[in-house]
Parts: sequence; structure tokens; C-alpha cells
Amino acid sequence: MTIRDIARRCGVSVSTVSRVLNNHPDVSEAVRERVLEAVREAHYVPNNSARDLVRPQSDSIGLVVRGIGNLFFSPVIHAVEQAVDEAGYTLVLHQIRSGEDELQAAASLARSKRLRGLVLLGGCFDYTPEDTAALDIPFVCCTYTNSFGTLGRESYSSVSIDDQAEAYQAVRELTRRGHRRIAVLLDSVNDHSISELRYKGYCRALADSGISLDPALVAETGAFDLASAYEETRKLLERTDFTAVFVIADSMAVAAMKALRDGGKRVPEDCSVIAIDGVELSAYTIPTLTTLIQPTGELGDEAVRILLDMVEGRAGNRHVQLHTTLRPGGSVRTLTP
Amino acid sequence: MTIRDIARRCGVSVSTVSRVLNNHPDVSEAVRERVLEAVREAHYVPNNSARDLVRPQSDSIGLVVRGIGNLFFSPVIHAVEQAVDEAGYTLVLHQIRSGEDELQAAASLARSKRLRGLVLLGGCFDYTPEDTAALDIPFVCCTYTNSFGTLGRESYSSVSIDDQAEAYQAVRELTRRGHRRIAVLLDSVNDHSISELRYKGYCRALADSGISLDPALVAETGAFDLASAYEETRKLLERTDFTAVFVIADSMAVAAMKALRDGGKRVPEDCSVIAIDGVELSAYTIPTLTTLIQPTGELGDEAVRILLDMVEGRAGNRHVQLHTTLRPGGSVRTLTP
DNA sequence: TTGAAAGCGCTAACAT
DNA sequence: ATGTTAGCGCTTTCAA
Repeated sequence: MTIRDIARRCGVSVSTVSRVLNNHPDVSEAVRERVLEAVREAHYVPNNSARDLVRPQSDSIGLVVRGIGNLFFSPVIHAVEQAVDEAGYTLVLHQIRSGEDELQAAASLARSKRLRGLVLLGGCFDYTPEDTAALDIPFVCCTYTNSFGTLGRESYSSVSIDDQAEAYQAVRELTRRGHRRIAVLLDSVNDHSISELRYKGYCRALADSGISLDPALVAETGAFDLASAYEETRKLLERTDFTAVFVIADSMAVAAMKALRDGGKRVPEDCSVIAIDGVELSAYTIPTLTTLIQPTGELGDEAVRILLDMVEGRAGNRHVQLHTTLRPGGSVRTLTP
Repeated sequence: MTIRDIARRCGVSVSTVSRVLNNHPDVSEAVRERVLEAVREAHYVPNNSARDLVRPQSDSIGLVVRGIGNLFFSPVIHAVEQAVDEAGYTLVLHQIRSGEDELQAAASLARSKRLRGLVLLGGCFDYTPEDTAALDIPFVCCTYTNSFGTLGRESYSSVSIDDQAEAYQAVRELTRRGHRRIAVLLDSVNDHSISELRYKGYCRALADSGISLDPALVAETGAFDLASAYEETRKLLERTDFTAVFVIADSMAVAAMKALRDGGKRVPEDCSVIAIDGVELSAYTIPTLTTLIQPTGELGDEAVRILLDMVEGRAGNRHVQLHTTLRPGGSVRTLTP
């Protein structure tokens, strides 16, 4: 079933059918109706490949996500989808594995799908100009920046929170409430990524509070999954004692709270827990997780706004930094000596 | 950058480049090397649209998901992706909104992307033959069956658990442990979907245990989100009393446990909770949720196996029913009178 | 082993 | 208002 079949059925030319299909105004109402009817009854759907091939440019925006299952990404994906849709573009969602190179994947996707622009979700923080060379369309790093790479700020766009500053705030919230033995649960202290940034914020907060860093309080999971977070927290408990833990992500914090409880510590009576992200589910843990909520909807909206400004030539690249909001929860208590 | 540019750069014809790109054997090693080198340095990626257009059939399998954010779907999507990949096909992931018609979306996707087959995740349970008429390629309903539709069993494939039977098991687990005032938390008793099936299992289990159905114990949320689950559980608590709740999904159960706690009930001391699904996170609630785990990996694997058997003509349609496994958890206690 | 050329389904000039 | 036709980038006969 092609456009020619429809044309034949209606006794018109292919261009007329094409015009109807693309909502061009110069078609008589009668013919338009006839064509639409034929399209409907034949269940005809235009072949996108042929369209893409012939159109000067597509209306596709790519979204490359590392780990669609990441709880924190869900609302961001949703927002991006909505924003792209509202702007009249088509979203092409592409998920990659943790091992895959997102820039490589993005470049392939961009060329094969003729993308106009790209949103990268959950990518690396250390691109070099060579890495991004293959990407010849506008792109926005969503939820991260190139803090560890050599990519100039003028050569890419981003929307994110200030990971270091927010981590600083989270830990300061603990010191403000009297905690001094504060552990940190993270992926790795030098992953050149989110862990490292948030770890720096932790260190700076301790320093500013006159607390010296105790390596025993640093728990590295080496991964982002719940099982490792649980395990590391158990080990942490056996290794040393502390009155609070700063966890770099909500999901890990859920596992950490479980580990604390299984290790005989009540949250928040014996140990406080604070995290960053703010996934919906952590509002339903017992106790509710105290966390710095990322503005997921705005992150997605803003990413698309920046991208389309670039795509449509309204503006050049830019970097936007958003802020978190403290969701008080019940996992942090004030220490009264 | 097209195949012609590469051809020119190497001083060969486009057909030769095409042969190299498609791993045809009849190219001299020298030329092959030269072409590959040019491809690499030019960052050339073949235009997929052009390829799709000219190839008799694509190597694409579609996965249409309603709600990518659904925790329970994550591992299934992962498994499908892996299986499709391993079989040498390309997965096209398409997420739809809750309002959208998945068959409509699937049909469009199928035609525009020339899909060979489709996996439907989280679709409706009540298709009619007319609904699926537009779908002229093999498809598999993953995690559901057409229990409420008029579609003949011979005209589609499915992989799922027996929702009614599994719900029956879950509730029987409660009655076996002495519970008789058993509430149920679900979306709707007649949604012609998963809720309705699991509700039937609940009713049957009560009947078989000689317990009469009390309408006050039936809590309908009207939606699948956490907030509604929480609210309905709070209302349930005010309305009547009970010693156990059967929740039709893990995610809702997490919210329910919170509501019970906030309503002054300890789980499992004052109220037991059992659910179906088995998402990773519910293993980290306090207490660990007792639930019937769905074999998510197998659901995905089997869906792809069935689909490819159909696509490659090895076999016709078929229906596979898998079983859940009880994850004991700590949210159910035995009632000792 | 290689090249020339047809044509996949569609859109957008350019004609009429 | 409608039709004719030239490609878009690619794969694949068919010929050399």
C-alpha cells in the first residue's frame, strides 16, 4: 500500500494525495475528503523512511538515555516528550546500555534518523572536543555538565543542578542539625561523574564545618544499584559508627535505610539519612526520605527549550543551572547532645 | 556525506562501497580496507531511511510500551531489548501515553518503520478483531492476554501470568495464615483489565475460604499512581477494619504500607500486606514486601522467542503462561487467635 | 571483482 | 486546483 495505490483508488495524482497528507491548502474540499476516506479505509500510513529521505530536514529530536529504568529519569523523559510534542516535533527515544558510548550512539542516531537536535540524558561528564566532533547538530546535556572534560563551555549546552553545591547543602543540613560523624554513600569518589562532584560537595561542607574527613566514613559501591548500596551500608555499619549518612541518590538511600534498619539502627533515631534526587517513591518509605528534590519537569522543559532555540536559530548554546528544593521528610533528626 | 562521497574519495563505485558496508564477500581486501578507512575518517553513517526504503524488509522489531516509567516494566524492556539484539534484529522502542490507543500507535509504527514484528507491553485486555485488523504483522501481547475482548486465541500471541490464579494464590496465602478480614486495593473492579482479573481471583479465594465478600473492604483507586493508592488506603482505614490487604501491584503496595503506618497500623503486626509483581525496590521497604514475583526476564525472553518464531515462519501464534514465585518478605504475619 | 543503472515511496518544484 | 517528474540515499540486479 503506497501513495500511488491511494492515488489510483481516488483517481487523482500522487501529488494530490501528498498534498492532502501534508495539509497543503491548495486542494479542493471534495478531493481532500475522497482521499482521506481512501486513506482511512485502506489503513494507509505513509512510509516514514521515504518521507525522511526526501524532506530537506526531519522534524525529529533525539533523546538518548542511559538507563530508561532509572527512577529519576522517568519524569524527565516525560517532560522532554511532552515539550517536544508540543513544539510540533517528533521524539525519537533511544536507550543505551551502561557500557555504550552515548556520543557514538547519538551520532549514529542523528545521521540515520536525520535528527535536528539531541537531548542527552545521563551521559558522561568528561567529553573532549574530539568526542563531540562527530555530532554536527545541536545537543543539550540534560542533568549533567562537562565538569571533567576539556570541552569548552561555548561548544555545548546543558541544564542541570550544581551537583557540588547541592551536595554541600545536603551535608550542611546535617551539620546544622548537630551531626559531625557523617558518612557518605556513593558510587565512587573519582568516577569523573556525579559521584565525584557530590563527594566534593560533601568534603567542602565538612571542611566548612570544621570536621576533618574520615576515610572510614566513605562508602563506595562501585555501581548504582540497590544491592550494592545495601551491601556497602552494611559494611559501613560494621566498620565504624556515625549519626548520619549523606547518600548521593534517592534510590540508593532507600537501600541504605533498609541496611541501617537490618543492622539494628533506627532511622532517624539512631542514624539520619539525607539524599539528593527526589524520586516519587522515596516519599513513601518509612520514614519518608529527606531529600533535595531535583526539578525534573523543569529540567526536561528547559532542555527542550534550549535545544529548539538552537535548532531554530533563535539563540546559541547556553547553560542553565536549576536548584533543588528540600523535601523535609522524616529521615533526619536534630542531634541534641 | 553520502555513499557517493565515500565512493568518490576512494575512487570506486557506490555499489562497491555498499558491498563493503553490507559485508558482501565479493570485494577485494585492498578495496575493502580503503573504503572502511574512508568511512571511519569521514564519520560516515549510512542513512537508515534510504536503506529501509530499498530493502525488501527491515530488521526491526517494535516494542510499544504504555508507561516506560512503570517499575515493573523496566526489567521486561531490558530483557526484550537484549533478546532482540541477540537475534540480530534492531529494537524500535516506542512509548505511548495512557490515553493513546496502542494498536493504532503500533500499526503506524509498523508501517512507517517497516517492522517485522511487534511486542506490546501494557496494552488493553479487550481487543476486537477489527481493532487488530490494521496490524498485518505478527505481534505478541506481553504481560497480558485478551481476556475481555472478542479476539480469537488463534489470532494473536501472548506471554503472561494467569492474573486471576495468581491473585487467588496471594489471597489464599493470607487465608492460610488465618486472615479473614482481607481488604483489596486495586484500580477498579471492572476496568476490563488487570485489576478486574486480580479482583476476580480475590473473590474466588474468599469464596473458597468460606468468607463472604464485604464491599467495604474493596478499595478502588481509579488510577495506578502512588498518591491514589495512599489516599484510598487511608480512607479504607477510616471506613472499616481488617487484618490484611491484598494489593494488586507492588508499587501501590509501597504506598499502602505507608498509609497503614501513618494511620497507626504496624505492618505486619496490625495488618499484613501482600502484593503481586515483585519490583526490585519493594525488597527494600521496611518491612520487605511479601509479593508474588513475576518472571520479568522470562516474560521478555519468551515474548521475543514467540515473535521471532512467527516472523521467521518457524511456528504460528501461541500463548504462554508463566508462573510467579512467592517472595516471602516480612509484610505478612500468621494470625494466632 | 567491479560498475552502471533501476527503483524503493515520497515531496516539491514546475507545468498545466 | 491538479498532474508530471526529478531526485532523496541506498541496495541490488545485470553486465562487463
